[in-house]
Amino acid sequence: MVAKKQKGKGKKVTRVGRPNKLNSVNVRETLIQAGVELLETTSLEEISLRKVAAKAGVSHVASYHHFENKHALFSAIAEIGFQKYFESYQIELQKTEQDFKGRYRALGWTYFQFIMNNRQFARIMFGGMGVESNLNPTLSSVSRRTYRQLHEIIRMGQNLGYLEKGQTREKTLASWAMIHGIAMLFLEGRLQMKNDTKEMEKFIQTVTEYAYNGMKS
Amino acid sequence: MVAKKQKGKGKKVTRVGRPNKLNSVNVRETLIQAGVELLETTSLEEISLRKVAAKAGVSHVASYHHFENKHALFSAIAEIGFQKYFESYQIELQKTEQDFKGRYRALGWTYFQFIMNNRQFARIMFGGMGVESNLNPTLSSVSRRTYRQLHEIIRMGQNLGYLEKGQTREKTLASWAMIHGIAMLFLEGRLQMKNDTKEMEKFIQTVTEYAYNGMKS
DNA sequence: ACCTGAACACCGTTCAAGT
DNA sequence: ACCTGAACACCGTTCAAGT
Repeated sequence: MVAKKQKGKGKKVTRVGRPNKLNSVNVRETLIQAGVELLETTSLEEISLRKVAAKAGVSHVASYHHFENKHALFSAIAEIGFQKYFESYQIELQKTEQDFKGRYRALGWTYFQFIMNNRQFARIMFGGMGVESNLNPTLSSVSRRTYRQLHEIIRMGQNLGYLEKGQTREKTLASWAMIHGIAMLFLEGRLQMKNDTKEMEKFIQTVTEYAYNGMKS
Repeated sequence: MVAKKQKGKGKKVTRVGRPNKLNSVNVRETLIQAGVELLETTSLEEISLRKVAAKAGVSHVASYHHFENKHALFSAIAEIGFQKYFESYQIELQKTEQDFKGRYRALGWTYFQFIMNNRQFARIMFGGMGVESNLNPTLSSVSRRTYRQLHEIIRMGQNLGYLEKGQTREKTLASWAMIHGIAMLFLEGRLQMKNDTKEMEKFIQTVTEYAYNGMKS
């Protein structure tokens, strides 16, 4: 159903990546890329190591030469998602005022928007598979990076007198959790909302305001 | 590996429920109960319809006479989790002052504590399987009940002058999301914390305070 | 070193047969 | 009406064999 068939006919169907001379680095990245593309059309539940391999044009066993198991392969796919997210934050930052409130709001809005616009990615990134992500060193470093980004902004706000001093960790977590929680509730389908970007932005802005008000000095 | 074997020997091994005369209602509930028990010892990833059926002492096909598919069975298991949660909230309410702040804090703390103390349940309840829960009428009614409980408290706070009037929905979601988000981040292993109940309670209290402060009048 | 087909032990779901 | 074994089309993982 996916691809496969047709061994050496020149018509490679939906194979991903360069057509020939796949060295091993190539295969690893072709697998990841195939996973990323498959994720766009297939729900996380339906995706499988075998389908990714088929899309990549290699035997499914080949995956085990580059990844320890299915989780490792899927984590690598999720990692691409985190890269995309960090990039989108950088882009959003360009468009925003560089003061504390601008950056604080930009981070929350980017976080939320990315999850809404990349639901499949979000599902693979945020433990949809029961992955305890602290078991994966890369993912946990990515979590720390997210944490540190926000932590830095909070600290900036404290230094500039916008936020009350002290309890920086608590304030960081509270801010992160609020946005994360809203995104997760939407993602799980527990909340409905008009799919209107303007309205969503306003909503996130309101909520961000609550958090900011609750922590200001 | 699980149970099964031994047809009519009187030694029913690990079968769940009453030993004989299973009518169909019985089988349905035996399956759910078996799922609940299995959840205590098996990760959500490893659990399967077949294992639940084996634990219940019926053929795995029997499940299809009572549930449309695997999701329906698992949703029924998740529902038990929600019942347990609502009960624990009632119990917590007894121990708490009935004023606004007491109820507001009790709800958040119960929500968080339940998830921490019932991680397997939480995983099956909160979309661990990629279940878009709005597709399941019972689950979505449970979501609405959670929402309404909090909504009522917020409204009470507004009427008593603790919270600013207006934007009740936004305030409800912000409060819910913050606690939910923290619990999810812990559940996914993205945050570490000493497994110290007192410390956790203090942390939740601090965060609840931020939310409260941000929305107060 | 890397890839492969075959095999293994599992899945969820369907079907035809039993009572 | 309800339960069953057999069968089907899938899984993830391992193994022995190929280059």
